[in-house]
Amino acid sequence: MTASTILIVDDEAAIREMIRVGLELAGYECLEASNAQDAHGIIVDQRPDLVLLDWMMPVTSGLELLRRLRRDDLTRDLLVIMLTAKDDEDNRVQGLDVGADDYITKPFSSRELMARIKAIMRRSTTREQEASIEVGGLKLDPASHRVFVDTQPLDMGPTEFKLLKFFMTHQERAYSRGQLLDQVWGSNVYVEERTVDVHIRRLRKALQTDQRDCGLLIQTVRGTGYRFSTTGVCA
Amino acid sequence: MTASTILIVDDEAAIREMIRVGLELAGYECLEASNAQDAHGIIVDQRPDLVLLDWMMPVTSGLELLRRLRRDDLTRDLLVIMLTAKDDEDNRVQGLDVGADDYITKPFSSRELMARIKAIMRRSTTREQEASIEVGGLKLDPASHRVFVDTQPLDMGPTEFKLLKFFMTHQERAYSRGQLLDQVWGSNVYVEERTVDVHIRRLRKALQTDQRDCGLLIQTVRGTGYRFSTTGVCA
DNA sequence: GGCTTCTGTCATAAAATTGTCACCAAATGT
DNA sequence: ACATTTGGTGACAATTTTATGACAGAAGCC
Repeated sequence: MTASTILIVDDEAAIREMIRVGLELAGYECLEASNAQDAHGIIVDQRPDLVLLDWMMPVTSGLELLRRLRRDDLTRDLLVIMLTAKDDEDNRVQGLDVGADDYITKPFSSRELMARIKAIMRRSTTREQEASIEVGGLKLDPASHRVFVDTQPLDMGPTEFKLLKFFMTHQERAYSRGQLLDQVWGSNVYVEERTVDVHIRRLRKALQTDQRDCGLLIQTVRGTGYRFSTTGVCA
Repeated sequence: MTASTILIVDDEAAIREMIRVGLELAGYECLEASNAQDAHGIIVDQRPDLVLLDWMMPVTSGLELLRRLRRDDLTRDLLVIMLTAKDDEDNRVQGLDVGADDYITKPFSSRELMARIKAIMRRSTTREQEASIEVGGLKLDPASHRVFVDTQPLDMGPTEFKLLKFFMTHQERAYSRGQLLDQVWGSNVYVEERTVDVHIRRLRKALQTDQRDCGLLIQTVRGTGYRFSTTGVCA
């Protein structure tokens, strides 16, 4: 479980607990703003993935901060987990009403915390759904994670799928092997550039059917890299 | 307030109270069954709109009866209000967990009882019946809680049923193990993601008959998760 | 309380994917 | 034409991912 930034609002103990548990925090902050407006400002600056919001804040009301977060476009999509000191049903309901994604009752077990965070972050990835891309006789559907050539499903490995998806969303443009590694493999892996060649080959092969050869859509740009283009429609 | 039938379980005083209050009972019954099974049978016969379930029953446990009611398709949708003698938090939580619609602490005022009943019955109008889903030779009927392959009933565990139901209502789309855990198990449980694999296996096996193998409808999406798709019709 | 079924987790087997190489083919340059 | 560079291909061993059988504890059932 990794979260690029987690912002802890007014709860040092929670921070310690999370670190102990092994949650990988790229950064965190313990808010000590004197009012909801300041707190909101800090959150906007930090751009965390997740906010643990203590209901019982010393100065300002957690409820007001939550409302403010939900009102602002910049912070509207933030995942907010509310911490309630006791099993206070009223606060809980009120909080969920205003738009908290979840709540945890203190004291909470680290297992529970982790489970909730995981669940919340999983859920967030489900929110958006990508449209399927279609070009020539080729159709790529991100939802079902499949590729068709004229309604016939194709078979390919995960890397080939990602590669094709990248190409289809970046048509008519040449990419070097290095760029492809960055975009498809990720910028922090080290693999030989020639590896790209092999996967291009595999993708091309996967794009062949008895009727058509859509592998032709992937053109090699000698001395540079590869390009996905429709100017050579799959034969 | 009218209820065609109200069934009182093991609480004469409550009946008297309700009648005194003016609740229009089209009929009522005071259960004196010696065990949960008999009680369940009587309830099935009576088809009441509402069950007032006393937690402290002399012979059988109210909890078990409640569970039984929720498990049986015939009684699953019944409105159940739990009566707890004292403000017993544990029982209350346990009861709501198993699926009571509400609870009332004894002694209760007639006003409160009426209010709860009203609220509950309002809520109930929202409940709708689910239609059975059919795809390929597979038919899933939520009402009877059963699955057929060409009229032949299949046998599977509760989790497998829920999993299949989710898949059949979300076809042609890949889901990660985490998403499945959220959707089928619930977002607040923490189990290993590998557990999904095992249940997928069990479901696939359950979907096999001598004639067909509908387990093929569940496809694995390597590196991602699973997908329910008809493009590979059960052989 | 005894008995059966269901569940989650492991350990292990099986299968698919991946990154590299070595080697061949095509293109480029002189 | 020859030498050199760049891309295409098949093979392969390591690694990762999934499938499967076994099992103990939990939950349900009579």
